[in-house]
Amino acid sequence: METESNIPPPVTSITQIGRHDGEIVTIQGWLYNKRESGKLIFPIFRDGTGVVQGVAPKNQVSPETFETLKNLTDESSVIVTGKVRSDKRAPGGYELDVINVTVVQRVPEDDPYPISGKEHGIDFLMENRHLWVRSPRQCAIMRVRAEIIRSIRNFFDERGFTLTDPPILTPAACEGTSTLFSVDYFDDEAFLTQSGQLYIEATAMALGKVYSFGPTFRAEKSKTRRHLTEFWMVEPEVAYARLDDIMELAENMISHAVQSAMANRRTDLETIGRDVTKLEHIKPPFPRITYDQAVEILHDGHAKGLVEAKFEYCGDFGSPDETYISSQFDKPVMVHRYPAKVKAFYMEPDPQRPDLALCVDVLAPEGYGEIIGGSQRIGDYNQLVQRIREHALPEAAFKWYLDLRKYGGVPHSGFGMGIERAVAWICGLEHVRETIPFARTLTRIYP
RNA sequence: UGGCCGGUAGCCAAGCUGGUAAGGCACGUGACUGUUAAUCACGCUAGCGCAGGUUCGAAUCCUGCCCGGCCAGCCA
Repeated sequence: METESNIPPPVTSITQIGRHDGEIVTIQGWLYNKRESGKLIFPIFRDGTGVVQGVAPKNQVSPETFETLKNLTDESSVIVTGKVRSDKRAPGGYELDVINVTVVQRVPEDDPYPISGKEHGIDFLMENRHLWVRSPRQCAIMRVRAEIIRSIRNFFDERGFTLTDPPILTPAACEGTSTLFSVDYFDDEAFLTQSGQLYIEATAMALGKVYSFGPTFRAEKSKTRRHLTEFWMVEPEVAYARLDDIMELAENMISHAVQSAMANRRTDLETIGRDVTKLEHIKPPFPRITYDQAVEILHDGHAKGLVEAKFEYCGDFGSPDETYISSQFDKPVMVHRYPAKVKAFYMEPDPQRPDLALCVDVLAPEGYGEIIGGSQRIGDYNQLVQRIREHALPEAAFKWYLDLRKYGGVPHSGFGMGIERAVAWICGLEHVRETIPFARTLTRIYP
């Protein structure tokens, strides 16, 4: 069957197909799946924006088209022309009466597409991640991630922040705590960054309000559902801001991201199976508790038998501790003023209680753990020198960082949010490895 | 790095008090003009992570190693 004119039918995307009801359109995509019933074939096409079922009755399509469809294998790439028809039997509301199919590349039947609709273990799926990303759930997650990133960048751009990109290759450890990946840098040793924070403190002194958005690397040998060796962080840094200012910034940023995901990617969240009622109320203000209050919560939990180990004051929280604390709230909870000795060297001490740091961790609900760590930074040159010595850090490597306190130092604060943990929480995923197209973990660097 | 669990066809998986490898999915062929995880029939595919040991005989027992998962520590 030929189309009526020489003008080729317009290419449309499957999400837009409803705008072409009754019209002949072209879809560029892949065969997602196929069902046959004798002289009737139902090819299901996907194009990256959605899925639509085609209908091809033998007596209504050309013999060539019918044969092509009958022999078509899953995930073969195809260009399909057909007439859009609304149909209440279709999940998306529309079907495509197939007129013509052009096979771009046919998947051979003796080596079929390995990922079927069900029953795959995680190892197999990760080994085939380059193909797994095509599945509807993975596509939905990638779209939600993109929306979260877009909304966060938008959030800062609209508030007068300037994006400043810190280096990824660095000469020394930023914080001196995590294990870093080392690389050969023209016969010198260099490291992959674990945080852009120290560098954006410098750009904050230039531009006032800045943020960075980029990859970071940790060579820690942790293999849990919350860890990747390569992950993305968004880090704002604000000159003249105090701890309270960035706590407010953090809750506004998180709310903005959650609300944007719900407003713009709701169907994707539903595809993923997220219970969005748990996200609807994620709006400021978030509960704020001190470290001391968090410890009380843990001691209560221990007394009730809900927390196994009795928490030792002055320690940092373990993963089960964070889960219990966050379980007491239905929004992210901001825990501030930890003992200085369990925190990073650059954190400003609380003037009221110098043993505490002016810092904040944001713990996500539903056991997703820490998604944000932030603090007010030490402003005084001599105090920072002292801290660097106490932490046995190489002083010379921090000369430039100390300069920031020598040449017009000001109070300033910032935080970092791990994108994958935030996406895992917002999507309600079991593991962060699904939040990024190609997760790098302790045990996997292929594909 | 430690504790626990696991590696059987392309995938999922039973078998693991030793006796000679279920079943399902996928794929192929045939039937079916409304299928939605379609259905029905037939067919194809493994010698059980690797190495060694015990035994008449090992997927099953023993030793060592490799790989993966979960949890913990550490962190975002």
